[in-house]
Amino acid sequence: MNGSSSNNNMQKFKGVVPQQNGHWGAQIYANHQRIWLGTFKSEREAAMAYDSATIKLRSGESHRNFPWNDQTVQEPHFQSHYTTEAILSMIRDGTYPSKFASFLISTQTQTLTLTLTLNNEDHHQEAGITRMQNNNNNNGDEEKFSCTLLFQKELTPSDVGKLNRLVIPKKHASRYFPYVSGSAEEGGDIDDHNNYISTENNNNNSDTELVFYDKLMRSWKFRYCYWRSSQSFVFTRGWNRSSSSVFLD
DNA sequence: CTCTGTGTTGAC
DNA sequence: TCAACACAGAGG
Repeated sequence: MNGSSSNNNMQKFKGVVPQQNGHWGAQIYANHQRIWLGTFKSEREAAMAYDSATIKLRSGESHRNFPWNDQTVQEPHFQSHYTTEAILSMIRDGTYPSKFASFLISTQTQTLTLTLTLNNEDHHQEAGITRMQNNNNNNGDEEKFSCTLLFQKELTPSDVGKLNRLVIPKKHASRYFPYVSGSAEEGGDIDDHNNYISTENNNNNSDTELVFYDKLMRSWKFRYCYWRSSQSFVFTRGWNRSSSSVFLD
C-alpha cells in the first residue's frame, strides 16, 4: 500500500551499481572523486570490494555492507602492509580475496574448509573437510600453503533433510575435531585440537562451535557435539543453513 | 563485437 | 557523497 521500496529481492549494497550485462560494478567516493573498483559477477563480490576499499580510503568508520566478522576485523591490519594504490590494484585485478585469505591463514595456525559438492552425474552429494595450513618455510617471502583433504562423506538423505544435522563418521570426528564428552576414545592423539580459528570452547567439552570458511571468506559456524542416543558425532546448529545453500568451493 | 568504466546529472 | 543513466571507447 504505502510507497515503501517495493523492489523485490533487490538488496541494495553501498557502492554497488548494476551493469548492462548483469554484472555489478563497485565504486567508492573519496575527496570529491569517484574511484572505480572494478566489475564483478555477483552483487556480493562487489559489495565486499567496497568494504575492503573503504578501510583504506576512510580513516574513520564508515557504514559497511557487511558487519565485521572474524575475518574482516583483521582486514585493517592486513591492509596496513600496503599502500592505498596497492590495495586498489589488488581489488581491481581480483587478487585481493586470495591475498587476504593467505594473510589470514599465515597469521592463524590453520583453517578448516568445508566443501559441499554437487555431483550431477549420479545425483550424489558429498561433504568434505579440507585443512589448509601454512608451511613454515624460512626461505623467501613467498609463503606456501598445503591443502589437505582430511575426509569426505557421501551425504545421506537425512543429512540433507529436515533433521538439521550432519553425522560425522566417528573415525574422522575423533581424529580431526576437538574432544567432546562422549568420545570415550581419549587415548587417540588429537594433536590438532584447539587449533581451529575462532573455536569457542566451553570449560566442559560437551559441545563446541566450529567455524569454517568458504572461498569468499564467509564464515559457516556449526555446533559440534555428541549425541548419546544415536552414538554419533554431529553438526547441529547451522547445518540446515548449509544444506540448503551452495558452497562456493 | 562485448563490456568496462567514465561523463554527467540530480537526489540527499 | 551517492546512485542512475547513457554511451565513448577500451579491449578481445
